Amino acid sequence: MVKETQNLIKGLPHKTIERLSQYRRALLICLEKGKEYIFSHEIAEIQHITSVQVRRDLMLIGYSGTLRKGYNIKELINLIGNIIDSPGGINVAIIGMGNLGRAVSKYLTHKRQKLTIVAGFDINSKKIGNEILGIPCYAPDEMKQIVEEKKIGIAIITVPATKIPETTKRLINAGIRGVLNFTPTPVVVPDNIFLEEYDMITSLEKVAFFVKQAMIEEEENRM
Amino acid sequence: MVKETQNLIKGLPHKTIERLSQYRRALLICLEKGKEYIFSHEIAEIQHITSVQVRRDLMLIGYSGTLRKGYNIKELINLIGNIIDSPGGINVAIIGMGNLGRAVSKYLTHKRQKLTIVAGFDINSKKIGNEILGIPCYAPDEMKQIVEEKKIGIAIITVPATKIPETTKRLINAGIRGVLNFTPTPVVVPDNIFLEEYDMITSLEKVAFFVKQAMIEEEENRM
DNA sequence: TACCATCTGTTAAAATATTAACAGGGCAAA
DNA sequence: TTTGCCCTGTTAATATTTTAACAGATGGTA
Ligand SMILES: NC(=O)c1ccc[n+]([C@@H]2O[C@H](COP(=O)([O-])OP(=O)(O)OC[C@H]3O[C@@H](n4cnc5c(N)ncnc54)[C@H](O)[C@@H]3O)[C@@H](O)[C@H]2O)c1
Ligand SMILES: NC(=O)c1ccc[n+]([C@@H]2O[C@H](COP(=O)([O-])OP(=O)(O)OC[C@H]3O[C@@H](n4cnc5c(N)ncnc54)[C@H](O)[C@@H]3O)[C@@H](O)[C@H]2O)c1
Repeated sequence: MVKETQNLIKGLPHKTIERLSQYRRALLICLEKGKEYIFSHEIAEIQHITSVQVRRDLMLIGYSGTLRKGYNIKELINLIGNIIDSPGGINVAIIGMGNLGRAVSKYLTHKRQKLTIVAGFDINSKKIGNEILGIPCYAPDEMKQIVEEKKIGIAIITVPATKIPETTKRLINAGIRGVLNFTPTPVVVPDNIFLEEYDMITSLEKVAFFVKQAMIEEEENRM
Repeated sequence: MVKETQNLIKGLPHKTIERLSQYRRALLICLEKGKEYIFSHEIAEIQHITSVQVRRDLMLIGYSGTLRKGYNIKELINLIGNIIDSPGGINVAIIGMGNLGRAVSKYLTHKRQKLTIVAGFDINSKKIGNEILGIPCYAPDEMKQIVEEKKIGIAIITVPATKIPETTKRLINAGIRGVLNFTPTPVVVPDNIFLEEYDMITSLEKVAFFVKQAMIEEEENRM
């Protein structure tokens, strides 16, 4: 990729990155259906956002559509791939092959060519040394070695919350580059490791709050 | 709750709501450890944010701490509860008791007093009529009836992506108030239903993007 | 007592993110 | 070929969110 393009990409807003990932998924589905071109307002409708936002995002990545025809789906998919994906792909490990870890493994396997789950880690001796859902499983102590050997760049954390400190320590020591934490306990990593945390209960409580508010407002309007 | 407080709460930013949920969880852990008061900078550190942000959020909900002592943990937990929780609680249903649906069920059960999973829905005839992880399981066609009977307010969607249209239709018809969608396919619901969508692949691709960027920058710095 | 360090609460400023507004181009129908 | 419509691309305006700055209060300390 040319230097200029790389400069464009560098300052991309986090929100735009998230939306690009979502655009791509929507586009892949459209492509499968045999669609060749798509309008910004069509993408917008799928994603519940405005067409302006779509056009703005695409402007930011320097992609131009064809007037009156819209955007070439295949081209756009490739461009988003150039931005998000690493050319050689990135290998991923799941830390904690419990209920969530297994569900995630199953879900992610073969979903994205450029992201491959190549290892799981667990303390359960029945799991260590065996494959779970086709993924070889290792002991946490082997982490540094396996991460290096298999060139693992990203870890998804699904261990019990109490195991976060030791798990974090091992991941840092192993030289991991990015972490996605599904545990409700925030993890602490140095700046050079990219960290994304997601907590289901926060989402659920957010929904609960707005449902409550809607009910209160209805109540008020009735009076 | 007095009208005045309700007005304060009404315009609370989405981001503040999310953080309040997270503060509460952190506070509950502190309380368990026997801590009575906490400083804004302590909360901030746990959540990887700044203490200003914490104080600002607490200002928005009208809570005042004690100078030099910080915030009373028990009081704050209760206040956040008043804001987020509905007095009578809200019942929740899981739509699609597969890998993710079961993992979520297990995770959420007994995590929050005010949010109770009271039903699961699935098309698998082996599941219908039985309990899964203590949760009674019903056929999708029974949704309207069960939602009314059990006063279910929120649905968590974990069905295969292809089943989103029919599932959405049933949920709307059943009079659901809030939806948390874990499927990668965006759902379409009327405005009066609060919708939150979370997509794991987006999170993972976001991590992948920033890991890639960090590697490119390292590369550049070496030159 | 006077001073210092520390923490809260709030206002002001800055940074991000979204939306509005509109110029410009191309196709199609009249 | 002219008019109108419907797209894109971009700049300007607005809204939201975060951060900075600082006044005020309290308690410890010299
Ligand atoms: N289940 C869910 O849907 C869900 C949702 C959101 C968050 N979470 C969080 O994800 C985590 C896992 O949840 P779960 O339901 O899969 O629990 P689980 O008990 O089924 O799985 C945890 C797994 O981690 C393994 N483990 C324990 N210590 C370890 C260590 N030090 N290193 C590596 N592996 C270790 C255990 O052997 C087990 O297999 C929890 O922190 C939970 O809060 C779960
Ligand atoms: N597994 C994960 O970790 C994960 C992560 C993120 C998102 N997702 C998404 O969650 C969804 C479920 O994933 P999964 O791994 O649990 O799949 P799964 O196949 O294990 O579970 C799906 C369940 O839904 C049931 N079902 C099918 N049609 C239904 C209908 N019309 N009404 C009610 N139930 C119905 C099926 O019988 C099955 O039990 C998928 O859309 C997937 O994309 C999964």
